[in-house]
Amino acid sequence: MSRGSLPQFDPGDRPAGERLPEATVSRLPVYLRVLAGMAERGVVTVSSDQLAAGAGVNSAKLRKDLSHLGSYGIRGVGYDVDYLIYQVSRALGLTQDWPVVIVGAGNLGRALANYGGFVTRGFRIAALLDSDPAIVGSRIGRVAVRHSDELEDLIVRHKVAIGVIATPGGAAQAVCDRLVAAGVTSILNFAPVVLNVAEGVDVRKVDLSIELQILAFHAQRRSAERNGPPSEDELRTVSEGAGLPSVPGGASRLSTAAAVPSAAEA
Amino acid sequence: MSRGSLPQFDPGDRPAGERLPEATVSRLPVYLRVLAGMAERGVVTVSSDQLAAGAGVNSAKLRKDLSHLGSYGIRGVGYDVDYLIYQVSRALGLTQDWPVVIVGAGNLGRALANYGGFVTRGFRIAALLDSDPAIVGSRIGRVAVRHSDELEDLIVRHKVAIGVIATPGGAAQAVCDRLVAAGVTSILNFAPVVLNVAEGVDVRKVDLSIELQILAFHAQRRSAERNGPPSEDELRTVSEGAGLPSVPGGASRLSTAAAVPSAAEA
DNA sequence: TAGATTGTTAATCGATTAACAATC
DNA sequence: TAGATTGTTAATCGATTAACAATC
Repeated sequence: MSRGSLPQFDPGDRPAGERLPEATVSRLPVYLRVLAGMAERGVVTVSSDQLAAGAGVNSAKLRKDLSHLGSYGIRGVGYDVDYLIYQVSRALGLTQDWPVVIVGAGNLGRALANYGGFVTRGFRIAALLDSDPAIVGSRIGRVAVRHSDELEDLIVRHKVAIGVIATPGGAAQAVCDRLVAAGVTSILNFAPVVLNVAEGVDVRKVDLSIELQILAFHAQRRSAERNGPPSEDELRTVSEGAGLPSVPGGASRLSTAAAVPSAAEA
Repeated sequence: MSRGSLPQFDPGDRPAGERLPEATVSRLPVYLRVLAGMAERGVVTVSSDQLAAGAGVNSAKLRKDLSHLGSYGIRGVGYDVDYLIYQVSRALGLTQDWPVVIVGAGNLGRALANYGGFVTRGFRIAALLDSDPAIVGSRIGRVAVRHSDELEDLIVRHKVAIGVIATPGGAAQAVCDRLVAAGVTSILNFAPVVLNVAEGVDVRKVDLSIELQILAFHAQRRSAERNGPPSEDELRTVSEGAGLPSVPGGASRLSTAAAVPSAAEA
């Protein structure tokens, strides 16, 4: 790297060929969001401490994350907000436009199509699809609902690489298969099922029910800590009162289903 | 643990006081979902290999995860589906009912209120709130929209421990503060902002935009790998053609904003 | 220069996974 | 018993973080 006069642009700043750790990739969008807010408020320079506080992470972690992109800070000063926005965007691949298809124009699909954050970051809804003839042709915001028969054609014509599945669980795998067959390699799945895909296809899952269950676990742990661990007596009372299932093979095996919370999908 | 005849219920099976690893907690709901599907199809027993395949994880990881709950499998046989459903539910705190408030009855809030997965797993919508008088009083599925003025009262009366924020970004922090002040300690945030909360409050974030950006990163990396690393010439052409920002302090600093993808929130 | 802040080191922690003894 | 499968061990990998030299 040259000293003295700084180069206009030095690709060598970025560690060549080094891959970003997954944990870093998942935090970069958060940094980007905080940086965007700062840029809007006219902030020119930000220190790792400030940016880390805004993103809710440790400043050492933030510096480590950014160091994977290259050396874009200035010692004793901090980071230039605009420049860092650009570098983070570039690292994430957001300097290009990403056409996206959304499959499913139910409540969720409509919410997604109306979501402004979509367009603001290089994503563009190429199509919103549904199989219900009653809503095909209607408009959700700026987007017209197309029939899902057109899926393959639209993907090819618009060079869509990212698909969003917002269908009921039962339809998700079939939709996924069609997306992949048509050339989509990145899928965001809102349906409450585990999708099977071939090697090389990237699936991310957003699942309200799973998030709530994780929250419930922590809430339960906190309340257990507040009340202290249950005594032997409490455990016995609870296990009898609630009709806990026996271990497998025990006499009451078949009668336990009712005591188990229904875990059927909707 | 007793040998020979198995006890009806042995709390000692669960490693006492041992905390579940976070990574395990986040996978348990997935196992639960797969197990529920199997139970519905009448499957009685499942091996770690089968369950792992259904959940899309390594079977060693699955067994390790389950081992944190206790010894609920049978060597040479597998796991009893119903019994495992019960044990996983119990570990997650799903044997009790969790009343939830949803704040924001826009597109997303309505989608959430209509989401069937809510009720099927011990979660119950205690209230759906909005500040818009035009929709207060209307019904979304089975739930009536209440005015957000009632937030504190409803939380206390229904002993709500979990809050879901589905408001625009601008309102999210204020809503969060009110939820926490009223006693909510677990928050699921759909608004595209980083929430500031006191120690002891658990916030999880669901963010479409962030998920898409992570997908874009991988999509970009795959396409870069397909095309091979860019040559020196390509790098130079791209950097000039796209009008890359200079490093901070360079001559074109002020003119670079337009080249940077707009990252403003919607 | 003195003060501030980055980028990196190295220690530590937690998660993953193959392998296999235990045991049904 | 023989075959199957769990639960655990231990090696490995990746992520986190405090500390600090480099340097603006």
